[in-house]
Amino acid sequence: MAANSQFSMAVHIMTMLATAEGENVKSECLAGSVNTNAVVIRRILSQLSHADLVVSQTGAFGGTQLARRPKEIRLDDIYHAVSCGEVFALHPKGANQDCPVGRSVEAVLCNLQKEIDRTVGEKLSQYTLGDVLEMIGYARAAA
Amino acid sequence: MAANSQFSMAVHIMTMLATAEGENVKSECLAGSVNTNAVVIRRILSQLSHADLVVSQTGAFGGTQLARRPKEIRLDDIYHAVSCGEVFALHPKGANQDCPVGRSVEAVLCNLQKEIDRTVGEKLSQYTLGDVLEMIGYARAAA
DNA sequence: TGTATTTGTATCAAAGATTGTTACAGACAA
DNA sequence: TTGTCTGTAACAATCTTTGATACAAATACA
Repeated sequence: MAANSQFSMAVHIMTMLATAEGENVKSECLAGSVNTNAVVIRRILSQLSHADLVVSQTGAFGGTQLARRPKEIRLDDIYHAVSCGEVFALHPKGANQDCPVGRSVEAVLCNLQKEIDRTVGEKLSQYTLGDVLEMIGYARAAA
Repeated sequence: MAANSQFSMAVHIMTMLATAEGENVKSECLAGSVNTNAVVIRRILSQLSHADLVVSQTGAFGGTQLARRPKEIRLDDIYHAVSCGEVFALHPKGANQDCPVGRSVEAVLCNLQKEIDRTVGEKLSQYTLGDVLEMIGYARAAA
């Protein structure tokens, strides 16, 4: 499988939209910058749209723009819009419940998973799309 | 693909080994607790062994035990032994280098990836296998 | 109203990852 | 020498992700 790069693509897309403030951007245009197919872009835009991060319009002269200002969009908003937010998975079949250690470890791992996922979310929440714009030198639009 | 649960299995395995301090534990025994095939266990043990976290012996009465005390094994040691340590992937094809935004975003994402991965490692480094033993009620062996 | 454009989604193929299995050589204890 | 156990190769099954084609629905404009 290809490793999951939806968060990377989503941040890329959101940054492109931020630099085109107020304009409708077409999925073909975004696909050109991200270097992928327009449908892949539209799939991610669909998730971002359900998370109320972008607004799309169908039809001629349609396209997508940000739903709010770059400074009001945190990176964890984007992360949770396109990812299940799990850094590692629990064993899908579960531990042998007849083994006392297995049972207990399973519970510990479940708590640990939540803590790690929360940590990642908190770290990402320290940055907004506005910060990303500043990093790439679009300080004006970040305001 | 099945989601990657190697870290979960590795912690489970290491905890089992810790509760059998000083004894050789067979992969079949570990497989019984983790609820999977013995070869899957041996594959993970192989990675843990290369990271000097466990020591295995072949032959009759062979098996595996911890290479050091539970309190001297941090969870990030285990994490890095069995995982590439990347919470999210960069876009494998890379951005379109003709697009200035794409080029810049790529660099920002690369730095962000490193920061997030470092954050996860630091969080995991706050716990040792000894802490896990305490959580499941094996306080004695954690010493 | 009619046409061109664009999204949203279904569907399918291709590539890759993970897990589960079987098989077997090599190491080791008795 | 025999039996046991690890280490690893090889393969199938399953699932994910990405990429690609197709088309209905929505929309702007003439």
